[in-house]
Amino acid sequence: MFTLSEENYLKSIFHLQAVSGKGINTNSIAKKLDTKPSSVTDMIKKLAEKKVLVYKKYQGVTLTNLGEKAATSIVRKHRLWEVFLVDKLNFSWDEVHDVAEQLEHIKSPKLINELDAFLGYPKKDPHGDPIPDKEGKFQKIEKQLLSTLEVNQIGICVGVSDSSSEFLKYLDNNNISLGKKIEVLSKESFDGSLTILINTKKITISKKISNNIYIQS
Amino acid sequence: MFTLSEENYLKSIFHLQAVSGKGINTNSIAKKLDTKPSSVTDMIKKLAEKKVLVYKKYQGVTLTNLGEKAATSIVRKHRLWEVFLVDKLNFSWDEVHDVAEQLEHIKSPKLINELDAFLGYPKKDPHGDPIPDKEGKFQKIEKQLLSTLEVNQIGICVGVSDSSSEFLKYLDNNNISLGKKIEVLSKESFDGSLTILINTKKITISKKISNNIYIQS
DNA sequence: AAAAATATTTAGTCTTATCTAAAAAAATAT
DNA sequence: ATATTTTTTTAGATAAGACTAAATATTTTT
Repeated sequence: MFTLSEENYLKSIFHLQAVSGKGINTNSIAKKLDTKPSSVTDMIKKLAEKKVLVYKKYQGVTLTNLGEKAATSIVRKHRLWEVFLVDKLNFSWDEVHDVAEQLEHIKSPKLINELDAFLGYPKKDPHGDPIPDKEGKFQKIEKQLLSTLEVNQIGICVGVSDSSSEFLKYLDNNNISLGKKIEVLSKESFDGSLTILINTKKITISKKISNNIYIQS
Repeated sequence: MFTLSEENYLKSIFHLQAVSGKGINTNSIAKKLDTKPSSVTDMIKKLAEKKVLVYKKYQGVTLTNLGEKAATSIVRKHRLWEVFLVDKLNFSWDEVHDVAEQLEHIKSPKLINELDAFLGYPKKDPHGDPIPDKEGKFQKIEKQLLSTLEVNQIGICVGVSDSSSEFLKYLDNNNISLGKKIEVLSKESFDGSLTILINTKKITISKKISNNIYIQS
């Protein structure tokens, strides 16, 4: 079993690994967890002893199979709780994160499997991210950034890369949510901003926004 | 806000106070929390500084209004989660306690109030204990121990005083649960054991058992 | 390839919550 | 009323997890 702090490190390293692919360095972990590099060094030594990751001085870390399994289980819990909050308790998608961060650490295999069943074995969380099954398996959803679409192409919103409450509120205000059809009407080559059609309405969004919305085309 | 450990102390003191009425001494808190008296002394000093209880050396502690409010909120969360686990996730009443002990520490006012609504504002948890409302108010359910009933008297099972998994399993095996009608057929004066009628079946239970079942007559 | 900048680790400190052992106070028994 | 027992508190230690500051590695720049 892992402590709350250990679980948070595992999860962060798992997410960093999913993006970058290779060995994860001390500084990026520190930034992700909002802590100091020296604290990270201490903790990864401890986690290396527990065989959940491989650590060589000055070379960053890589999760072992054991570590990936542990991290996946935390992600599964986080995302199932998010579905619960949105589907059953009237949370909006920008309110779920902080609470799910707490709930993901509850220890009870029965709890999480029953919750999964109760929710009807959902495949995606409210941000469009896939939920690992009991065995830790989940499909990568092939998705691309909205910013990569060309003029006149159409996509379905399937996720976001930034889950900050601020960004999600922006999306809500503009009626952008999972499953919505988005058509690119024009693209400004100077700053990369897009004019898109959504809900029969034309809006213009900055490159920064289109870089944080995933679509499937 | 309180740490996990502080919350556990508050809850334990609250429960001890509910039974004994008066000032709670160091040893009883230590026993309840399965810790050492010296640790209790440390913690109650800290809690006294936070104004949730009054502490005078060698004289035990009493919760302040603030402390009672905090404790009640934890009890509310614990009991609502128990209802959730039993009503929605197919837990049996002997499985809920450990998980609820974890869930009661999740911090989110919205979460607990939405959960309350989702469950239909239940008044009692699966062991028959009352659930405080948003304002912390709850009625004491007038109840008496089954062992105090006389021969030929009838009562309805409304709660248990021992929530150990062992005891609850015993009750399950004998088909004793909340709301069941129990009639005392005879009482053995030598050891206090009772022969009772439940579900049209006659069974004999020891004094130890009848001392842990609450009934309303 | 040396100098400068950046990243990482070590060493030592702090806080929280716990413990043991010993001292002090209170309660109980003689 | 004194002695004994029990309860409570103090003092000092420990472990987890974080921090600061200083020391090393590594990378990048020139």
